[in-house]
Amino acid sequence: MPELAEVEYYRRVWAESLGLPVTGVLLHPEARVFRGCLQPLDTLNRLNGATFNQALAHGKQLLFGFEAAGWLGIHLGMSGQLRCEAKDSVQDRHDHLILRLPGRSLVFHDPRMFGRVRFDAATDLPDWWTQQPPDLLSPGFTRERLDAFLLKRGGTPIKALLLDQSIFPGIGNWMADEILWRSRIHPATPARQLAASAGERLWRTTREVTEDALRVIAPDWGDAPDDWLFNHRWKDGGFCPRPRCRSPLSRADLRGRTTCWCPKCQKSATS
DNA sequence: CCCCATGTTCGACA
DNA sequence: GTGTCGAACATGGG
Repeated sequence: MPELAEVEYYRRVWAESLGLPVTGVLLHPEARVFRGCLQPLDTLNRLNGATFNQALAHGKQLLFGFEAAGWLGIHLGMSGQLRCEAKDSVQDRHDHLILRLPGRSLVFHDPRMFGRVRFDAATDLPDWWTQQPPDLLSPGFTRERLDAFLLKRGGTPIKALLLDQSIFPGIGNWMADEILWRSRIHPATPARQLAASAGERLWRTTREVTEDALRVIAPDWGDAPDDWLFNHRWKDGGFCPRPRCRSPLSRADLRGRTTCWCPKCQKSATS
């Protein structure tokens, strides 16, 4: 489920418990979500007694800090959720990690297990965290950076590039379609075509959609307004929400992901 | 039974 | 080496 705004929502769910000590750690050590995390069972026990003192999000990545014990990195994959449950909540089959804190439990739940948990027993921020690409709303996400990327990957459809986390951290399938719809760019347009004509529009709209998504979804998982593509893109028979358009929307598989667009508003490419 | 799912990674190929 | 693309991962819901 989660793209950057949903990830930020989940960050806030756990952040409500900042300042509290960990009193217990439960996990399913055999779960696939621990792939790449060395010795999870042993090292995660360091969290016992440590104060939960940091809750960070960057794109789709989450990082939670525990004073003097280390850092817990979480990626939610396709179906991951962070929950705050009762202090004695029973561990479900898909609750791969549970932190007991005074009066509550923080739960990482992920049925499909495309998500991932890792633990770094260090004081400094982990390298994989500090080396992430610039946030979409930060000064580092520049037109120059975007244009260079569009040219380097010039043969790839722009829809596929918007899902590339090395330059668009936090963008996922629905945000990519929303950005292209708003900027009137056809999802199959080869990137090199945009660098010349629509780079500025794409750059600006990317940041607008990011701001809007965070404003609407992050505080309490609010519903998207009906004038976004979001509410019309999932089901068959949807119509373009643009006031003077209202054309039937198209949907097709593009590079393995369902893509929705308005054939009347988004015409920058054939097909 | 079928098909679909807001993600990432790996290997094949040109 | 580089860029591109399909398949695989695992589970649940309609």
